[in-house]
Amino acid sequence: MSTATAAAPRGIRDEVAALKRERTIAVAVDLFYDRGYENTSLDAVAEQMGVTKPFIYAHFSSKAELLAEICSRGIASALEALDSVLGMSGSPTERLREVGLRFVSAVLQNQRHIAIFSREEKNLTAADYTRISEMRREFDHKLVKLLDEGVMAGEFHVTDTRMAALGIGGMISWAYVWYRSHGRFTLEQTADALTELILRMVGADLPEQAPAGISGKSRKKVSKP
Amino acid sequence: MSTATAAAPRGIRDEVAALKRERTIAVAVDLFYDRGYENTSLDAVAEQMGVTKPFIYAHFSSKAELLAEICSRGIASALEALDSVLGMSGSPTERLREVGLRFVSAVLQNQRHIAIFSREEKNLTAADYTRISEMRREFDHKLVKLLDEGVMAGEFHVTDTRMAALGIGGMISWAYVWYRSHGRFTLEQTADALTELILRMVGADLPEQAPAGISGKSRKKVSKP
DNA sequence: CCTACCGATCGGTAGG
DNA sequence: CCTACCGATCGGTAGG
Repeated sequence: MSTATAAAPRGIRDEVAALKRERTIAVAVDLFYDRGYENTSLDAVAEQMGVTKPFIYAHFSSKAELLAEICSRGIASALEALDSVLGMSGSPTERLREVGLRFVSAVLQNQRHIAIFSREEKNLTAADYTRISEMRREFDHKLVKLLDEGVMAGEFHVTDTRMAALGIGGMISWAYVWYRSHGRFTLEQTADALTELILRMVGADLPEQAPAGISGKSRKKVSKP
Repeated sequence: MSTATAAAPRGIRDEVAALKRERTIAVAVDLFYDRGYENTSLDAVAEQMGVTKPFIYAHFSSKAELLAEICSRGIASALEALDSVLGMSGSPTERLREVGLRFVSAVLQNQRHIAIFSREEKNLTAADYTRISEMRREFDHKLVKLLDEGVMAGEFHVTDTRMAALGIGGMISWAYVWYRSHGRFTLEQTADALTELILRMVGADLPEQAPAGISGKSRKKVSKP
């Protein structure tokens, strides 16, 4: 379920330890998401796993470390989605479309992690908060750079690319608030629809939606390296 | 500072009580925003005001009621911004522009209230949560309706107005995360820029930004009732 | 990694 | 509306 970002464990001992960590995180994600971080005791997390609190402390130094791991994964998934596209070839429009699709997917697949980070940032240690916020800033900077490329290439028309990046990031991030996996939109429909809104926001050519009189460029598929 | 939504007090006694409530709320907003709801004791709120805890309990039945009042005001301000425009005359484009400007202003002026609601919803009582969520739903419904009007009038071009409303709502709501009153954008610049993004998202004609070949409609000022 | 516990915090209230 | 307090919760750990 969760995206493991830790280095691959070497022996059986490490594998077991990693498994226990993963399982603890998975249970904590559910409980923190449903009840909130402060309303969830580590006793409750342990009980849900059929163990006791010292089991958790064998793998995490504190409750705040568990929270930091969850928050990190949420942001990391979005950053990885962005990074995975930036190395591709393709026009800025094509790459921004791909970023939209993957970014939305990352947010929706890690909905609970993202929600927990948004809600619980005040419960992170100062060091963890700084580190994770840095990832958020990195995301914004890279997105601004892509938008700048599009403007340079004459494909995007935006007054301020920093503002547009904040707008895009916000629109997509906010999806954690309202998206329901069994709701009226599937993940794919949501990704497609929000991506269309992103492209339109930056004034990219949208052949399928353009009013008569604008000639859209031909739409090449992004080549993946 | 805060927008009073309570009925006007009649006598001096009620006025004093209202003042104490307002002052308590103002202090709580600051502390809840900076440290988080659960990390802020009512002793701390009282201390900040130079009183003791029973002072607060004389005006609020519980800590959760104080939280509910703060959250309500955040959402109410956004809803009022929307409602204030819906009664106006003017084209859907003109009204959506006005909604954008006022909605952004409401979010930024109530940044801390909105942040607190976003973060602390798990600490609201079930009844308060339901009531406040209802306001959020009402906001979405009314925005969808405005977008539908625009589509009907041929001014907006969106595939799904519900999705577009969620996108707009998210983009603007998220501004509470990144906006800084002494940052690189003033409130007015932010409102103008985000409103431009909204209009572009729905495919409204934007004379000042339109590529050659599209003829923008003449831009009439919205008349206020 | 379990049992058992400590120490601190804090929402809420009795009594005046 | 203050002083003083209670009762419950819970993060973290000692000891085995």
